[in-house]
Amino acid sequence: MSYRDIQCGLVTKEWIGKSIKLAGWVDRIREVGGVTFILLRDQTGISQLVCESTEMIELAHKLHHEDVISIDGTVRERKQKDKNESMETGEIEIPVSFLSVLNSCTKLPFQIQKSQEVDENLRMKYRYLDIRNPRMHNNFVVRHKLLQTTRNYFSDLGFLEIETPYLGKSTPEGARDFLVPSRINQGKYYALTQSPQLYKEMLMAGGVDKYFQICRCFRDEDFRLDRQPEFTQIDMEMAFVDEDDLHEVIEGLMKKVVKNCIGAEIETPFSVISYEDAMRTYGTDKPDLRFDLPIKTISQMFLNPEYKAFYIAASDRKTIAAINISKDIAQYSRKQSDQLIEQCKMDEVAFYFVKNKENGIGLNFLTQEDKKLIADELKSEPGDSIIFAIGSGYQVFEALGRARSVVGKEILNKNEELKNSFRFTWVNKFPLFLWNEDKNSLDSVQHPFTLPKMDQYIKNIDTEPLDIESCSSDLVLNGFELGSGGIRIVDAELQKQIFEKVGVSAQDIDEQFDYLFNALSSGAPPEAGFALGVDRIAMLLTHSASLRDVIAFPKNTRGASPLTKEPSEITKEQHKEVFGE
RNA sequence: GGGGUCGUGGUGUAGCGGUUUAACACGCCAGCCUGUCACGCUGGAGACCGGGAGUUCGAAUCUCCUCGAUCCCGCCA
Repeated sequence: MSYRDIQCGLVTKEWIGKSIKLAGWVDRIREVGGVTFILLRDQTGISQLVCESTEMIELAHKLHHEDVISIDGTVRERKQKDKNESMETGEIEIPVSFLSVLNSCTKLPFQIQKSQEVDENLRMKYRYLDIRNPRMHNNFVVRHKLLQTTRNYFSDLGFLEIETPYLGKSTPEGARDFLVPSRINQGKYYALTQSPQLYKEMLMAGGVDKYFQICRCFRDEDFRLDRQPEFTQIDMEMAFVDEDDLHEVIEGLMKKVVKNCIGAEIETPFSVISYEDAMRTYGTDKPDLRFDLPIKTISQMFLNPEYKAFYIAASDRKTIAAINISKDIAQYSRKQSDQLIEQCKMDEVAFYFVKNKENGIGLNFLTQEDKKLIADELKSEPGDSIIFAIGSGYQVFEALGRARSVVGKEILNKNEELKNSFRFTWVNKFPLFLWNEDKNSLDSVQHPFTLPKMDQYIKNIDTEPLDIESCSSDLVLNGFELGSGGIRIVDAELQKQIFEKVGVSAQDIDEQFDYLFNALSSGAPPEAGFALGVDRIAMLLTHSASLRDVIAFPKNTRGASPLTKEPSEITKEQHKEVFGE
């Protein structure tokens, strides 16, 4: 005996007149008097059951929400006036001739239909209930399609899916490792892999031409709405290719993914912006290009000694930049502008929030001519608001970039179509290094296996290392970094030099990475690769507010699961077994 | 490590100008209703207001501490 002939969401007109069994969860019960409607739900959707006989109405009366029931009935077309156009199965209904409760639901901590509004920790504690919400189901459907599309895409292009270890080795660079003690080798530890980076380089050295993997990665850092302790990457690497080949493959993937997951078309190739332009124009290396709202550098317009503080700043190699907020987007009271500034503030950046009035920009020390010049440069109209910021380096831009994203959210909230659009962009020409004040040494901007632009490297490595760019790029979508990658170093000597430059000790270089140097100097081919965050892609495709909504069993911001209650203490015996004491 | 916000029946919120039977919506329970579709109507149960201390005649409300959640910076691809 089977429980059902078809799933609830799939009972359409073709089934009219057929006698069927259905099974699912009681979503809603409507007792109208003399007739009772039951909405029966499963993963595919909802069908309306009708109880008309006294016997069935009495049975239905005893049901609770989320009881699991099975029914028999003959599908019939609804009367014209009773059809429900907003329902997939709204043309039919199923009068119930037999009803049995397979399992009952006696207590619900929250309503399934409203689970999205419930405190997230409660949702996580009762994750199995949260997952019953169709919205969550859809998220998993989209995620499934994303993974399927990825596998098919790479497989069709001749990539091999190869798994690499999760139990790996702790290394000195990168994020903090999750450590796993080894029972057999007491006092020694595995590290859960932060990424398969080095393994895939070994695969290339092993003559694997094209590799990909959908792979879990682990990082023991602080968590955010777009960061989980374990997350999934689409990892890939190719031999004998350059950056253009790489971009083409990734663009092709994203095009298919968006198409297959949500049926939308995106334009390729994606736009490209340099790191420096992104920072100067948007104040971030992951700009949201769904809205424009550019930052303009206008230091040169204040080179007039009359302009006091602004003049001093401009002539002291500080940057004066500004962003114009059209009156059509928002008009700010004093309180609101203070709040906005508060959200943007950074150490050592000064802000001036001024209105552009009929008589010009509200910086009264400016000459009328300069007011006009600046307004023109900012494309500012009377009634608009302008935020000026003064500071050093990229800080000014970052501060204004925060203002830009706050204001941008307003724009998006007013325009649903814009909000749901997808604006991909590449960000390239990243610096190879940045200066780490705390360590008093250089750090890799991406990771230390990234190839520098060699002409710049040779010229500047000993004098201006911060001027060297790397052969790498990020893929950015709607203000989120989806992934990054580029060309790898395959010259063992160069790799050693880079390690030295970023402060990895000579001893660590020899001990931790000897296998890498051996592999590189054993005929490793030129190679490039990329890694994409599955969770973030799924989050954006489903317009979810958080990564947690596209992960079946996520952790909270403390890295804990309210459902299964890890992390947990271990027994004395377990402790003794792995630590000896 | 730092900063912001929040914590009130099962859920989501209001109350926070100090004295209330602590309110509302949804849910739950009982009843009514012959075509609902977020059904409707009537009635009922259910909260010592995260925890602790303090101020006060009197605290959900004010102060301090603490715990938890969440967002951001740091950190992290």
